[in-house]
Amino acid sequence: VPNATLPGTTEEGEPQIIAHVDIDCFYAACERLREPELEGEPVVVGMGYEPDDPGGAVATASYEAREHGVESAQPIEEALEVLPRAAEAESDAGLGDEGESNGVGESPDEQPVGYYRPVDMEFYESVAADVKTVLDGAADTLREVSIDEAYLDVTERTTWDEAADFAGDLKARIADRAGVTASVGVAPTMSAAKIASDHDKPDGLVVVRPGEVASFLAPLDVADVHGVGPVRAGELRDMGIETVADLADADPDRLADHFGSRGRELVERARGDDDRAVEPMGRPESLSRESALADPATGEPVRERVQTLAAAVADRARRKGALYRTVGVKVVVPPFDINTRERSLSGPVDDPDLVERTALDLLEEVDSAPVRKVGVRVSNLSFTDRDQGQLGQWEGDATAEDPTAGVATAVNDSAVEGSGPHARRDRVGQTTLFDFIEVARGSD
DNA sequence: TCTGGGGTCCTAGGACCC
DNA sequence: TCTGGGGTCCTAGGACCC
Repeated sequence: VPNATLPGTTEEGEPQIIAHVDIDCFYAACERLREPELEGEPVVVGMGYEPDDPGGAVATASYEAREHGVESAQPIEEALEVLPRAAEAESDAGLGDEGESNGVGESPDEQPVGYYRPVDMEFYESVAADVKTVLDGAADTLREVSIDEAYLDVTERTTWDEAADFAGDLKARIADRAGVTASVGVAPTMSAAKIASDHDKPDGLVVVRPGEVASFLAPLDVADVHGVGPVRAGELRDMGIETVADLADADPDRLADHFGSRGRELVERARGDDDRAVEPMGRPESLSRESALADPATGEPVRERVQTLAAAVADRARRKGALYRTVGVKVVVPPFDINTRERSLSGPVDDPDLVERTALDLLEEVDSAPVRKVGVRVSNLSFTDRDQGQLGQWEGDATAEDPTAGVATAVNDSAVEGSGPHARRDRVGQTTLFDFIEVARGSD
């Protein structure tokens, strides 16, 4: 059934104006904030620099580093092959010295070098907080997708004629306040705005007006569509679908055969059909911690790691005020076999010991060759408020149809094995009853 | 391409309920 | 009891995203 209206219209039929903001090379940009000398130099921010954290991969590479073949998610070792570490012990000679620049392409005979830095989330979060301040002030509704990316509903804040100025102003304010550059896409749908922000990176500014969505998308590669990764891109190509226009022309049923419900969605996105409204991120569905072992291992070292991760994930849940009803483990066996096991408990709990016991138990179930990496996860979360005046037990399941049902459930659960003693323990909550009800509604 | 850590959503079979 | 239909929850795995 053809849609008579333009994509991304509000209930009143007005096109939404959605901005997608994506900070350029966020981690690397943050490092340059503290080390301005790194401006213009290849910067690689990698995980796995701590002595106990082996291997490591590139989290963010600056554009200068990318020019030398360093890619996101690449093993640090590989990155070092194409871009050796700068000799920073004597870095006075390399940095800021007029004659001897390490700048890209300036001296082809010279071996280019990169500046490698470990991830420092705390610092990046402080920068992200500055960005958020700007975004908060610019949007009717803000959806923060990740530390460096957000959607803004700016329908009431600007017009299509002023959208480019608005976006430019937004970029300027972000640079002013946080010291980083952003790429911004403005479009009548979330999916088009996302692609638009990516279209002219870095420091991009692309506005796609309501009538232009289809023509903007048409020539792009299918891989540019959110939700098309390497696997689906390959399958689409096998089907003769290479551009977004091809995808838009495809038979939705055919794609549904291949990709399930996602297939239909992809065709809609390719056609510019996307009526999602910008909504703030909800509460997390799961929390996890995982880490790689120095060398593939079995037995006690693996169990010890699982214990550490279990404690960490339980701690994370407690700090977020989350109760969990399901505990799971993940075991990665080289080359890249991922095994997961999970077990649901009889009621939502905050119980680090139980997380550990369950995780170790599940670990036993995965009889395995030496493992490269392990993870512990809690899910089936419910968020509670420790209001001592309220029987002290707001551990009701927030997914219950009736917000009040959770309370009764929790009481009943106390009679069930595995829950009672734990469900009532030390709670640290952050949410209110009002939030609790909202969650219950939102989960429908 | 064979790599880190933290997430989301979808699928599909089985158990179980009415 | 051997045959219908509808629904939910649980679990394992997969693709994808940043």
